[in-house]
Amino acid sequence: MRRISRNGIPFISFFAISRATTVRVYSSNHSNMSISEKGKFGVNNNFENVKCLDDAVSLFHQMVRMQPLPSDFDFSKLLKTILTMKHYSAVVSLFREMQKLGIPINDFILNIVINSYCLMHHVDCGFSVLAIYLKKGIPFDVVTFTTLIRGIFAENKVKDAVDLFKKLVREKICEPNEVMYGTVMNGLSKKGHSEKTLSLFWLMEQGNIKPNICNYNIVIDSLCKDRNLDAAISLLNEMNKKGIRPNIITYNSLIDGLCKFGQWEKVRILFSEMVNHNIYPDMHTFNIMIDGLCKEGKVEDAEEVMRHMNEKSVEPNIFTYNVIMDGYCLRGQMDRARRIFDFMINKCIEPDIISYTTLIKGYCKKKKLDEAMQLFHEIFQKGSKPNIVTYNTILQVLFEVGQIGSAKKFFDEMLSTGPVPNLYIHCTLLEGYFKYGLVEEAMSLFNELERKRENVDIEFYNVVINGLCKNRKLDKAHAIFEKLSFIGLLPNMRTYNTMINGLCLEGLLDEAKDMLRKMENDGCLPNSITYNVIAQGFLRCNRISEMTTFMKEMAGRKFSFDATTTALLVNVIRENPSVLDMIPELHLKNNK
DNA sequence: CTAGGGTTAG
Repeated sequence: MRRISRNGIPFISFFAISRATTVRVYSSNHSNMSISEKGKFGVNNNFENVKCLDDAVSLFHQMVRMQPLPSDFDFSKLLKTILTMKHYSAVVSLFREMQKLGIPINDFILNIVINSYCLMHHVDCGFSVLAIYLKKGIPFDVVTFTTLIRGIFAENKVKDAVDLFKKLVREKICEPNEVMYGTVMNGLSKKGHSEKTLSLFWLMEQGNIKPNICNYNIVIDSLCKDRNLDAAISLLNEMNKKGIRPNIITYNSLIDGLCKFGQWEKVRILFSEMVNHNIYPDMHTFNIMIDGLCKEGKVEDAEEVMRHMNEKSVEPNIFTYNVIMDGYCLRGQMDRARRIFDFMINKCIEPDIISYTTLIKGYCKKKKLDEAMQLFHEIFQKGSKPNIVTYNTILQVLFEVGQIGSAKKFFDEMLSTGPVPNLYIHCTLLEGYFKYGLVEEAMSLFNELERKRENVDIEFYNVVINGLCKNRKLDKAHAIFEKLSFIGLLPNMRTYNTMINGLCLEGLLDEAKDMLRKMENDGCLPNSITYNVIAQGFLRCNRISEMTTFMKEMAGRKFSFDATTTALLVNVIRENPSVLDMIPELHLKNNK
């Protein structure tokens, strides 16, 4: 440590010293190392040696034994390394050890600990760390709260996350910055609340904190996922005008949106535009385009793009092959899919669990359960293991073909030997039970999951609400709907549409219309499905004159009857032709 | 060159 003061450098990281010490041990003639030599053994070089958790833990134990103790700076850097390696519980236990040993801690370390808890989906434990800030007199900051908000979103508690954000702003507990806005926007967007994402973006624009490239990328991606491509492109133009240069992520999001909605001409334009801006397509870009082509059934074109990648010296990766395989599976060309499968093996790319799951999904789609199960067993033979998606794929098809017994057996098998069940698996089970009228089994599973405080989200509740409505248990469905805000969940479009459909099925049209107003008030703009569901309700109840009034509102919103509503209307007219006279608009259309 | 955010597969 004397060395530090001699160099006149007030602070040298522990790691620089520890490496220098090591060198001295191995060759005594290096005892008078120069500053430049020491520089070679700086922090980064030392961190290259920490390859796994064991390395990190033994370094930690070396550190705690040192005299004098390395700084809190060094400890935070080590904990961050362990966090990056995704050993979250190790971060927590090493932190506890530090506390026990009375090692000084700082705000950085506490934020890393909170993030570890959040990434383990234990945001409640993250909140309990706040007590340590108070005890040590360390002030909370925007990073602390941003991390917690992200943790709340990770547990799907959208309402809780938004409420905390609002509270922080309203009570001026902390001034949100770009990252905090970005975190809330992204959380909202990923849980399907693109309207709210956009309004937060506008709110940000009006305030003091101006959106940066990340904020633009989040809202552009959100708009693209919500098929609002024109708005996304106009934001691209707007950011260009404001001097915020779009990057490869911006273009990838836009290209993904355009591909998914088949706007290939615009993809071409954007592609040349990005190259003009000296932003070049990367592997993501090509995979996004290949995926888009495959989903549209243009697998041959996708393969052409893959060959083009090679020319641009972007090597196709396993993702590329998996996506093309999925393309053939979607077209039901299982033999071609198997070609691709063998082709990638020839290219020395070992199929992964996603490759297998993709093929299994392809066979399930064609109801070829024998082939699917054969591949399922092959996974074990190859020394690999099916993941939760693989199990979910097979479970879905067993319910689909009505093999309820096999489905239950398969699920039990998974419980004993497979991965830990997740939300998707539980949704599949509940959907399956409800589909076959097994309401009691569904509800006992639902109650068990609620009791165990299992991680749930709004889509999970949508399945339950929908199942109850379809099984004519509207009261129970409504009670659960009312409960959502207490669980910290925000109803989304599907939730409202499901409830409205449930009300219509019971002939409660006025209540359905009330719910329509409620969703508007809650900032969830009704879509075409909402209006069609209500229109179908009126038709089923033969309340034609009310329907015509409703149709006017619907037309004002630029929504029209979809195929289901039209078919229902045709049936009603067939049974009672006088209905036709009550709908003048329709008459005009038919005459044309 | 210590902590928090953005793009592809159910």
